[in-house]
Amino acid sequence: MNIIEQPLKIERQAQIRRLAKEKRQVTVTELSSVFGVSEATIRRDLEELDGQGLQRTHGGAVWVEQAMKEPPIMQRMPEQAENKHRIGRAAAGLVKDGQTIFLGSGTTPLEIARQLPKSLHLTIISNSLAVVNELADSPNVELVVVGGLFRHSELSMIGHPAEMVVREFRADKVFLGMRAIDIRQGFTNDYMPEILTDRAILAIGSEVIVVSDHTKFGRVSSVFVSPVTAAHIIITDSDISSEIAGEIRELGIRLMIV
Amino acid sequence: MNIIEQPLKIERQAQIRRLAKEKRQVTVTELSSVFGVSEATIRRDLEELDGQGLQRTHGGAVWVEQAMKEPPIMQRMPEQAENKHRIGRAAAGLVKDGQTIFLGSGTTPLEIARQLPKSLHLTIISNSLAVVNELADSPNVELVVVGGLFRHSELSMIGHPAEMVVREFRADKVFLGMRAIDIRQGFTNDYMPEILTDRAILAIGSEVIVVSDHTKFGRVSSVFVSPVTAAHIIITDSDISSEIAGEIRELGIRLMIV
DNA sequence: TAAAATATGCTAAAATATGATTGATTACTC
DNA sequence: GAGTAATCAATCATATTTTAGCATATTTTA
Repeated sequence: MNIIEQPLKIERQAQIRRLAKEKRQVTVTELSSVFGVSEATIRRDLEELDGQGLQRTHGGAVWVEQAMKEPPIMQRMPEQAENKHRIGRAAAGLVKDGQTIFLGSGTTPLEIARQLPKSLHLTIISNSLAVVNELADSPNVELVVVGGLFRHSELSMIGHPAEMVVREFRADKVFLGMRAIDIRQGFTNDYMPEILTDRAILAIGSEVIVVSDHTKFGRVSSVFVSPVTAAHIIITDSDISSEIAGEIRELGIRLMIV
Repeated sequence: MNIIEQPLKIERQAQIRRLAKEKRQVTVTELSSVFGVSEATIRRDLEELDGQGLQRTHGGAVWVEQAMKEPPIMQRMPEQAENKHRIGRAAAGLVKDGQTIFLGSGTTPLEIARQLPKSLHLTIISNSLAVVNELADSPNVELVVVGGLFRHSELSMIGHPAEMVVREFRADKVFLGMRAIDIRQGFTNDYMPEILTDRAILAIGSEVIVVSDHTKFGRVSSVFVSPVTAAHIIITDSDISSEIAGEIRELGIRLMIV
């Protein structure tokens, strides 16, 4: 008979998932001591949870997005992960309770979605399937999905239906990732059908915040989206060259380096 | 005859829910001693309460509602699973290569999405997040996401942005699940904001196919969507009463029983 | 009032959850 | 790349929990 009230199996597994999601990875030893059960039990738990967001590894398990196969956007997640994480946190810190914000497609806006405090009451508009999935179970979030043609590689919705929907809304803050940023050539993209959507998005924000790690600067891609001055704030990581940083600030754009 | 005043079954179950909500988890042993009834009775109670905020587990039950672990639509998946599976397969069989089809929200349309042959080249329009996730990695599918206000409980997009997008398209076949179907009262729904979306969807299909298991027939909900004759085909399972089946066929609707 | 349905308790067999042990596998270190 | 420590899967043992069937009591229905 149990003197101490132990969590039931299901509850323990739920907590393991929560822990894993939070910490990104968990070890068998650690979980065993946290829950006061044998390592064998933890192994069996992890085995059952395998595939439900968790992936079993030697010694423990890691949290993987329960998304689908491997769209390119998901493959890109690990690149610059640490920098994106910090950029996302800084961006999330700009969001105030009650605001309406737009989160674009790409890995960095997804990182923002993950780091928004659950307690904030927000209206969030997004054309990214990954963002929508991330926020689908957030009770305090009024979620507006921008429809349109689905782009498999980016898990994003684009095209004229997307633009129609976007134009129906206004956002206090618009967070967009950009693929290539150059002072003279502006923001550029490599996929033409997307730029009209991007422009429509830029137009609905009172404040436009571009989030991109340092590797995107000084690069030019094939299709022009907008001049750099369309952004009010740019958030990037500390590996950006001081030269480029200076030029951006000279344009009157607030540059946040995290 | 009871000397001691015991709570009636219903009251006891209500108290069990309250306790579970408060304590997050309850055990069979504990409840048995609290209420002074046998463990068998508690087990039967928990079995009945399973799914009503409580989740049964070995040794007791845990409270899940507030955690919103799975949206109601996902909790509904196991109901009538076998029938839905057969209905989904029959519906998928109607789809021809090259067609444009619309898949609505609900568990049965999701089942259709799962059973569509991967080899078909299709354009699929949907306002269901579950369907979109299911098809996100299908290379042969041109996927159109209907945006709009996100409804957490159904994982669906509704509202005027959804209608705007829907009206931009035409579909060879529209597959919709219906919550309540009655010959005289027509298709009815219990959520008002959704019916305008449903009507817009009905309007874009050359052929409207309603997929619902037998439990939905002879039921009337609070908001009128459309007359039953809006459907060209209705697919249901063999547990439908022959009386209702006859009435539907008299209306000139093709009824497929699987 | 009698019959049917429902609720409850009991028991024994079956299923489940867990912990311990052991030889095999994997990762790490020098 | 060999040696070592950590981790694992598989198996068994044990305790708890569940299921299923049946008996009894209570309530509802006809």
